[in-house]
Amino acid sequence: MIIEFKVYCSYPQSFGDLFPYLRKSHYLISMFFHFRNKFPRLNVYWDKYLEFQQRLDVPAKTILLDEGKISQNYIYIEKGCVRSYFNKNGEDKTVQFFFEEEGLSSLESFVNNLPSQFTIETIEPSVIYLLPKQYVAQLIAELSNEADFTQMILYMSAQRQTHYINEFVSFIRDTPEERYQHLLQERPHIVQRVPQHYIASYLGVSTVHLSRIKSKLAKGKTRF
Amino acid sequence: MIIEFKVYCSYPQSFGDLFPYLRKSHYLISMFFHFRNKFPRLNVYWDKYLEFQQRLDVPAKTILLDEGKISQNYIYIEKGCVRSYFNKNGEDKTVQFFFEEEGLSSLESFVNNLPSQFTIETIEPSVIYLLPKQYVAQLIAELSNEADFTQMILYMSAQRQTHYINEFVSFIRDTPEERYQHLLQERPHIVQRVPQHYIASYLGVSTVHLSRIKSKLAKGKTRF
DNA sequence: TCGGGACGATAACATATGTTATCAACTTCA
DNA sequence: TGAAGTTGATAACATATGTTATCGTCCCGA
Repeated sequence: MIIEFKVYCSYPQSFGDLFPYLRKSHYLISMFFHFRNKFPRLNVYWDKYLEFQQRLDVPAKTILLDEGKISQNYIYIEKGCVRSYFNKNGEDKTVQFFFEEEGLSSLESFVNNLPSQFTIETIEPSVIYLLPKQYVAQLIAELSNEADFTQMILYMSAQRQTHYINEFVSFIRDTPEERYQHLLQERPHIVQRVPQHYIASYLGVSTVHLSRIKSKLAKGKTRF
Repeated sequence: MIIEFKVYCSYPQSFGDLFPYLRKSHYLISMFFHFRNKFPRLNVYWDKYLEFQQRLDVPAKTILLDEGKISQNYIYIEKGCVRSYFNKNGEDKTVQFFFEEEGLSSLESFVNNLPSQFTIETIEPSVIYLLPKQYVAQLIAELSNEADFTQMILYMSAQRQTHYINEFVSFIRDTPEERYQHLLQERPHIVQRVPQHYIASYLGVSTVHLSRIKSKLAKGKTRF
């Protein structure tokens, strides 16, 4: 088993060639960082690789990765927030938001050297760390010696899969108004920190309609 | 690493208690079956456990698992097709379709002994195999001795995660008409075999509107 | 500090989609 | 074979949502 992962130690140009079974499991790498605070043991590795990371102190609306380009770095957010989006018919469609202590990359692009489907851009002025690909490979090789390695992977991938299933089911089940209310209840920090027009496209509605939804909910509340 | 998985050999009543890191990775079990044809090596195990399986020859609209009840069996489809759905305000909302040589369970329910969020029901007359929980646990324990075990898990979970991300993004990006056309192009067998009103709720529209979409597309085609 | 851009509310109108009802074709089953 | 259920098309109307335009506020950089 461990031998399988030792292969990753050779610091490849293209990760894809080294993941014979994993060409599509791009999200794997993301998860170590994304959940690192849930597995404090990982912090040792994080600290060790700190010297290889580039620290960026960037303003809002800084593009960290352009749609169509190939991801070269893993991105970790120390301060601020970030969104991923794509362009459809000249219009931004926001897919996801990321905040402090979360990590991300355009994962298929990162692992397989493919053009990214998404643009990654800061929303607020942010402090970002970039870890180049080859060090990520090295980190994974080291992590594979951790006894809990496989269980961590499973736990993390399960978390993410549950998340995406719920997002998907919500579109079948709920009206835009209901989706907005769920967002308010379950992830209020998004509504508080993210400009409304990004939230609109994330909910799948126009900015005008989200404004209407808010207005309607406000009227409901002021009844007594 | 392998020691971690040996734990699973004790044939528990509740899987949840035995997956300390995996309470939410219910989908794990599903994947062995779902992708078994992509990993022919698994067929040995499948055959070995055949004697513990219950064969059902059932008509259409047979409920295999009721929303709100706890899943006791892994479900494998030899012939026919099946959908999973939930009820919202008295109305069925179809989430997913399954066909020959695919396996499923209401996964959170199955692993953690929780009430299922979804009902599972045959669409066509079908031949179904049910494998009770305790044998699934046993099977997983055996599989953990396979060298490719971890890589299989990763490959499979990546497949499923990619699928759900694409479903989710499609709702942000595409109109119902575009989603129907994608279905026609990418999974035409669904459109061919599944009654239209199930497809409508899967696409997130009313039956009437799906009918309109089809009619509009038909008119477009007959132009010359 | 001034001016432009980003953000958000709102109105008016257009289009998309839902709801209800009706009808026809086709199954299924007693 | 006949009756009842299932499936799907269509019409008429209601509601939801998109589009375009206008306005006001706020923020930030020259």
